[in-house]
Amino acid sequence: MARRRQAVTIKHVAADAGVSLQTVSRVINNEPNVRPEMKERVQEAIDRLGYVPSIAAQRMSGSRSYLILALNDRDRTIADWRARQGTDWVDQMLLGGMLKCAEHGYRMIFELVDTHSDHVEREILAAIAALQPDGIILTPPHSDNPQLVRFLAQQKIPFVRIGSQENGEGIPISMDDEGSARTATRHLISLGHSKIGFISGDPDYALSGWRVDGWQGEMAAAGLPTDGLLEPGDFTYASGERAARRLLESANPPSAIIASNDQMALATLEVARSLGLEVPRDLSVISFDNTPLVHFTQPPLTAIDQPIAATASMAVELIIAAKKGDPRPEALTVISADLVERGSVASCTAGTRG
Amino acid sequence: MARRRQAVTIKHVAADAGVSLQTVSRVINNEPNVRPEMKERVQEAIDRLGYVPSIAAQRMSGSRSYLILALNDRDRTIADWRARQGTDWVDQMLLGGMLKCAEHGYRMIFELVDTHSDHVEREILAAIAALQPDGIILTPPHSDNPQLVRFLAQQKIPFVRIGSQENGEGIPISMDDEGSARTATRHLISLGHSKIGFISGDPDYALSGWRVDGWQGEMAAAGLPTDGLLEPGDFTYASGERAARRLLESANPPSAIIASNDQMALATLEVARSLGLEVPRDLSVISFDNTPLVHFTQPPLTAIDQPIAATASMAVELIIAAKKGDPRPEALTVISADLVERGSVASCTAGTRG
DNA sequence: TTGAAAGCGCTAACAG
DNA sequence: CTGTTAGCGCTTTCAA
Repeated sequence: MARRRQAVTIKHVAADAGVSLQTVSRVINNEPNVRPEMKERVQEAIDRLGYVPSIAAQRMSGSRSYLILALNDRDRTIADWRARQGTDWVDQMLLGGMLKCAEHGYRMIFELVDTHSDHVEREILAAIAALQPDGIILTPPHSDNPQLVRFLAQQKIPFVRIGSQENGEGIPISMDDEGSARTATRHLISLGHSKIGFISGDPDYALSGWRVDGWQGEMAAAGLPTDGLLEPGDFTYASGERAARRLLESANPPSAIIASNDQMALATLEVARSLGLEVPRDLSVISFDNTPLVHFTQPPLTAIDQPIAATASMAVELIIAAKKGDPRPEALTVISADLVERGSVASCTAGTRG
Repeated sequence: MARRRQAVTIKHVAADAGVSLQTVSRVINNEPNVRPEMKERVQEAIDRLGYVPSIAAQRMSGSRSYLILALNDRDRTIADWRARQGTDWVDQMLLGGMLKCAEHGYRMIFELVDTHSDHVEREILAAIAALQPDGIILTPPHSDNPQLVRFLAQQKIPFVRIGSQENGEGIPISMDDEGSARTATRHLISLGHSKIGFISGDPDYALSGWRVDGWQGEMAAAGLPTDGLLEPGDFTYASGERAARRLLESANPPSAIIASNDQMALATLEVARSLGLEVPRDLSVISFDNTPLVHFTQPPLTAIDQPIAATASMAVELIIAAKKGDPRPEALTVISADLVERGSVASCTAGTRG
């Protein structure tokens, strides 16, 4: 292949406008100390020639690459893609992150990384060296991988940790998992439910714990017991099935179950059906995440929406702000989540069962 | 922000190995004319220092950017993302394209473009100027946008047109839409169906026509009429609903319907239910694409799988090959698609219906 | 407020 | 086979 050169470079613009390269550079980067008339003249030349700066060249000399790296867990992401069950985490990240990047002239690059591997650092170092990104977005479970977080801090690249509350390096953003769990629990309590079961998520994800905390906190606040109502899961359908079965086959089964993600809620629906329970008449179910499948279940699932797009968008904003030298937010950034009501919740008709 | 320099550059490696920059460069790029022992010595230094070339610098001097641009339709993609119905086209593109890129040290960058806009060229030129990608992947409906295709050809960048059969510039890859439609039709005919309705897709997409062709061809081959059995759709649920209703409420309704995508098949299922028809007993349905929702319908949909991941993977390979100077494939590259049997098809029990 | 010079990290072209 | 030289397009000094 022929050596491809930039069609129109800063030189062409400078020549066309009759100014120096620097002046053009200043206009591109919106720097001060350019007379309005100069600026206008240059801008005209830029438009006329259709000039767009090469990010490679910008990166070579300057401090910005206009690239933001989004790191996701390799195994889980690939497994989700292959399963074709509609998990849309990546899509929502793109929706929020990519579009926000575009607004600012940045691009988002996706990268998959093994969080458990002992050479995480090498993998990431390679990506950093190759791309020289202006910032990095960490998603769960990377966000809480201490090795990784420590390593990134050393690299002095701004990074956001999505789904993280821990103090320490990097900018944490949380999707208010605890608050959402409280919302879901309160919703059920207000409908008369008092035995509310909870299926937790993968303990690798810090947010799993926060969701449990929210449920427990709200139950406690209402003076309701939680003994025997918490079952561990790991976000898989199979784990949800096991957990739901234990909950529903116990001597004192709950009238409502909150599942920490949609797959486990789907499993709960299935177990309920197999036990002859009708949802929501005999059992109310609330799920977390609000992924596509909630539309297709029988009945459609009432769910806590996980505001991934809004969070990714905010992550990009925080990185760009950090890059500009703005101070990082004093407080934890929390993106609130809504409860989306569908058909899987009803009032508790106490005494109807067992 | 401080000016960030590469931590370890080719210079460090050269010094460490006691050779010239050029030799290191040759080793990195796997070029000939390096003695094995030299190569080994350099490789050791690279490993020891954890050196990774900066793609920005590689792009600046060389002819490669190690970036491949994947262009998708802006409106439809964003609409799909927002709808959160589980359309996983983008995910499958990433699964196939991104992973294949990674194998070769390339990265894939996603970009959304308005195909109908009159400044498509400007948008794309901007992306090309900024990124200097080594290749571009066009997806429908961009693949058949003549303005765009002509423009890209002028840029002398290798580009693949997914879902395209037309001759002309660029490397076309087809997912065998006509063949798949034939497969689906043949499957139904073999089960005794003779009145097989077809709901076509958005005419903006060339593949819509090929799917119709396949159905018509196979029907003709079997000596079956198609009058009144073709209804136009545009890939939306609403259009599928209209089309299914017309088909099923006609005086001489089909015993089977092939819908050109899953959304329209879903609509068909709904219309059938509203008409008191049971699927598959009273009506067989085959859908196209095999997106996530096929798992969740009642019954699960038998569908033609659209091999997006395999196609994206192949697209990347073809671009990298073209970049290396390999001749482009003489024949059209066709990725074959499979029929995935689920629960929406049964033998035709002729005469069962009115 | 503007311009000239230097160099980012790497490869192409050529010389040895 | 290996090394030297000259940039790629841009921003950062620094000087005017």
